[in-house]
Amino acid sequence: MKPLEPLALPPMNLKELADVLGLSQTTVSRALNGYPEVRESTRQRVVRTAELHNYRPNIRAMGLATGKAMTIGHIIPMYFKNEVVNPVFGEFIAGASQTYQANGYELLLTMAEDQNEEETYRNIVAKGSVDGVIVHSPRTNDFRVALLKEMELPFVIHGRVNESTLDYCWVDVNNRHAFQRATQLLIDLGHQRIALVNGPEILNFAWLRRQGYLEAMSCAARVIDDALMTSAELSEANGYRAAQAMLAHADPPTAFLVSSYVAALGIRRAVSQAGLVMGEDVSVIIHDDELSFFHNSDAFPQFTATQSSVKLAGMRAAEMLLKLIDNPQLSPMNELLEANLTLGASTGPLKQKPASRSS
Amino acid sequence: MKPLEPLALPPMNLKELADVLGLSQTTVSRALNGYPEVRESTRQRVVRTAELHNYRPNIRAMGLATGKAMTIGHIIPMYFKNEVVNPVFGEFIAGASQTYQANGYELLLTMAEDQNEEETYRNIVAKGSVDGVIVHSPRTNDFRVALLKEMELPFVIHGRVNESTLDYCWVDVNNRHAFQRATQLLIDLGHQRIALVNGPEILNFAWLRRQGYLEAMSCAARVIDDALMTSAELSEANGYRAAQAMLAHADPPTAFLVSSYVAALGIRRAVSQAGLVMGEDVSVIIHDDELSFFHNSDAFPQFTATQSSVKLAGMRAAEMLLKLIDNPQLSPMNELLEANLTLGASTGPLKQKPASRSS
DNA sequence: GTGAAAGCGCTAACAA
DNA sequence: TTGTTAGCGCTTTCAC
Repeated sequence: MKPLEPLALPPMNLKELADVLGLSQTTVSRALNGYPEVRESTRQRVVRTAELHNYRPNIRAMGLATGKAMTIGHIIPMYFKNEVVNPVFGEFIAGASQTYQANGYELLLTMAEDQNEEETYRNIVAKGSVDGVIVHSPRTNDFRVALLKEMELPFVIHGRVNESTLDYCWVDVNNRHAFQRATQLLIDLGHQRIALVNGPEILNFAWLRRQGYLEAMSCAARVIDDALMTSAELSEANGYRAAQAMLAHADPPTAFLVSSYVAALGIRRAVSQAGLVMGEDVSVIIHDDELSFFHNSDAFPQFTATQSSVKLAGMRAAEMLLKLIDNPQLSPMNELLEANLTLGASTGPLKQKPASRSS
Repeated sequence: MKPLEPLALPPMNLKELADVLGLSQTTVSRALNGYPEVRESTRQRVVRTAELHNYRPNIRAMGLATGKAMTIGHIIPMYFKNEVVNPVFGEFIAGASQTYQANGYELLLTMAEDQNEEETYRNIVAKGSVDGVIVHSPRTNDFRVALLKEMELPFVIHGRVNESTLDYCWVDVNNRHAFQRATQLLIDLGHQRIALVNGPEILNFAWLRRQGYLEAMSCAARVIDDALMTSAELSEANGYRAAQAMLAHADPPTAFLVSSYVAALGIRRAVSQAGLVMGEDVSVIIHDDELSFFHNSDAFPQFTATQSSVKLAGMRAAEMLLKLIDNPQLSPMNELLEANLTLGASTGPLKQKPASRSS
């Protein structure tokens, strides 16, 4: 019945460990925490014994004694009761978690409904269970910036509340540049008419992606045609509808810039329905943040797996926050990460115009 | 600059609150925790003042004093370093979180890499930072069951390690019954040849889904044809390939039972490429656990939004765990939840055979 | 019905 | 270099 021998002894606390060693708690604590005033031989002995007994300090007690919680809060907004959790969070948190573990921090997860979002934040600081928080899903001019500053709780935002303010910490993916680069790539491939299938541009990230697209297009003196830009929720159906309408245009696009994988699937449907071949008649570039959620994305064979930019953003945001906690009067830090782009079904220069259009 | 008036006073601790009230910490604590030996008028006064000052007990100190952490751990396995976080976790955790909040518990999230999974569990109990854990992604005969029992840490598994053992707590979606029901529905609609596009059947959930399918098929004396069953990673491409092969069969299926939304998109592509019409020539039923991840699923208009079974599972698992923590010698509890099914592109009885097959 | 005091597991002055 | 002591914010005997 007991498959595992108790080679792992029952958990032990500092006092017991000190007793075993015949030392005081203080010395043991100092040895374990790398204080300089401990004799090296003592330290060795302490560390070895601690390992032997699998001693792990109780983080809560440590927190009580030091005034630090050694815990970071991630507060995820749930705007609609039945709304689904955005998979981006998982990815971001996986990255952040790595950083915390490496630094002895724990991760406290809280879901906040919008009716009582402010209260959630106030609670979390009143309870004193975290040293800082990561703010997810920023809105334009988000009230949480002022709230957190007032409460003097260190925080880092994943994203930005607008493009100009820099008086708080954030980590973001450079959506503008990503789409500027992607558009440029399509231009270099010889495309004249490039379509943009974007997410809702009320959201900061989508708006910035559009700016990048426009920048490259106007820089290369390409015609900017409203009929070739859509902004809507990123679903398969919306991708399909958008592409279908665009391909029916008198002067249809030869390339699509897409903000999500599912939308790209819809585009592909419209393309083949129009009798065109992806990779020959039409190019598609997909922003990778979403693509990486699909384990197996061989629907677009040219996909090359890279570490998700979102996960990286999580790591960087965590590092930034820990730095800020160590040194609260630091001036605001910001970081703009380059995104990974996926070239879906397009490897070389293409014919300028669709080959044919049957049915 | 300061948009919020300090109607919320700075956080206060028990001692300060007691001083303000002119009472001892003991009495205040008792009043707040609903102990009977406090005069009702005193309690009223205490509660009101606490509210006024937005007093929140420090959970860590409370934990130290009571020996309980008031925290539940969720440990998410990361089998491959660069693997993407399964969106199911987010959904499940959102449900669990609701339960925790309602009961004064906090949620500690830990990512565990497979090389040091056992150590992660041992650490978490040695640190004493949780009162119990939820185990995610169970494998067949998962070693964690024995490990957690040995460490005497209360736990609930999301899923099962096999179908017979009942000597531990779990909450699962009834995958077998879901697919049995779905198959039956298709049979009732008059279908003779029903295809199954399943996930990898080494995973417990997929294996059970297949059992449900087989049950209904053999019960209705339908032919069980290996050519009409696939088991592979649930991607768009795999769905496409599977459906394409099946539709090229001499006696093709008129209905598909699909384990995921993206795979269903692939099936749809194959169907229309074969010149068939979904909802007329072919029916599709999708298991909803995955479907719910897509905010906008109008690719299949008959989709009706329901609360995700996964989220519900999270709530139930959390409730179960809290109960177990309160009463550790309770005999193992189990719960099998009914899944929501989505009827995609099929509303009524269909023609028995595909109408035509062009190109 | 209320309070004083000890203690949860740890750290950090201050002494030695 | 090591130990003594007090205290982090709370609960909980045990007295009153």
